[in-house]
Amino acid sequence: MARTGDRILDEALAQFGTRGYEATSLDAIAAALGVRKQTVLYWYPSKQTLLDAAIARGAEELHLALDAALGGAGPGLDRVDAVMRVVFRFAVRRPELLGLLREVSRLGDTAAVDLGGRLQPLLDRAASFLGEEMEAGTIRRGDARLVLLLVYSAVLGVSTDLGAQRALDIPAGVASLARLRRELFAFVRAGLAP
Amino acid sequence: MARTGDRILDEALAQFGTRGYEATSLDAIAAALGVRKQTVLYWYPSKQTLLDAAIARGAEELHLALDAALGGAGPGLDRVDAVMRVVFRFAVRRPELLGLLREVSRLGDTAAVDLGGRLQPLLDRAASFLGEEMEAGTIRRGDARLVLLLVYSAVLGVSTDLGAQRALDIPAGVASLARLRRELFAFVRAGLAP
DNA sequence: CCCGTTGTCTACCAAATGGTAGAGAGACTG
DNA sequence: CAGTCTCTCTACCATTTGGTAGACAACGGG
Repeated sequence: MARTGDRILDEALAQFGTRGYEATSLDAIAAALGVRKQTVLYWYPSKQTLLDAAIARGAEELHLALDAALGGAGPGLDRVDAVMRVVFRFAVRRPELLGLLREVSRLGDTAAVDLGGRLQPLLDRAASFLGEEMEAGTIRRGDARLVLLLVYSAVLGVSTDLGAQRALDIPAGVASLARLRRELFAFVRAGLAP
Repeated sequence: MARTGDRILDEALAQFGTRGYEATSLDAIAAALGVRKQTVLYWYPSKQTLLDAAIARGAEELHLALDAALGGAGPGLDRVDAVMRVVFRFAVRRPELLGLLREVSRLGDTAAVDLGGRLQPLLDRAASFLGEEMEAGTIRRGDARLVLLLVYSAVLGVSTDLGAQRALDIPAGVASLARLRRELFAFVRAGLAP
């Protein structure tokens, strides 16, 4: 696939992730690249196909990063930290990707199933990791899957819900972001502690 | 305003909150009520007007419930529990309302400003409450606004992100919901504890 | 030099969308 | 009873959207 196809995919990922799927038109994607809509339809024969491809790409990127974080770091809460660090970096550098994640879960149709399928093994691993740590006493006991859902929600929410941050008068600078990160880590650590 | 106007508002709130603003057409809202699109446009002269009204209604409903919870309950973490209980009840009984909240923050335009303005005093109260409790030593010290953002994200995320729950194989029954609630309460309590 | 492939474009199209104009039914009021 | 006001409807309309058909240029291989 030549470079145009990739550029289209990037742009689609960005716009689907920020403005939403329905709110993004093929014309808008094409225009952003200085290209005609029919060129987009040449590479991706329908809008749905383009969405699927964007999801696949986003899932792969997330999977790679999270996989490395899950495998590389040490035991116990350190590994939780490592995962959160990764997600937080995504939130800062590629917010549209996390936005797409949320968008997909909102669309709820086949797209979500697809994404779920791709991230499933990762989630299983994370859940069983939590379970083991609970056994070992490193983490407060509870339902591992539910705890995972909680941590996921907290991290994703903080990362994507800019509207709430505006409403709370939280400034949008690097320093503020660093404080938010520290606060998030402390909160999750405390929430998981035995 | 006669009954039709209210029915339209309810339906709009529901559809905007679940399917999203752009994905919802005036025709769809009208059809769901067995009415013509022009009747919708009679009560609300434009789609944007309808969105504004839906947001105002949702904000009022949330405000009433949260205001009561903030005022009524006891001190310390009990009050946090009370607020979470309210939000959780919304998540179960009126999920579309929380969905609208999230949708608005995604739209990000004037709508968000409007909603932010309406809920601002409530957020201020919540933040200053957290601050006082930190002073009193009931809650772990930290930036009250950031902590509020965290709790908000965790609760809203759990309440709305059904896609993630599906991906995690979390069943969708009353019993499972109750367990999720318990887990959420324990998580937040532990996350806030000194 | 010709021919198939690849990639982008112009020219359309049917359907859906938000919105306007105005008719008509019913009810309330002078 | 006449007139006005309220509400819902039919009839349109301009624009946008996702998608199809096919022309046209570049190019590589026989």
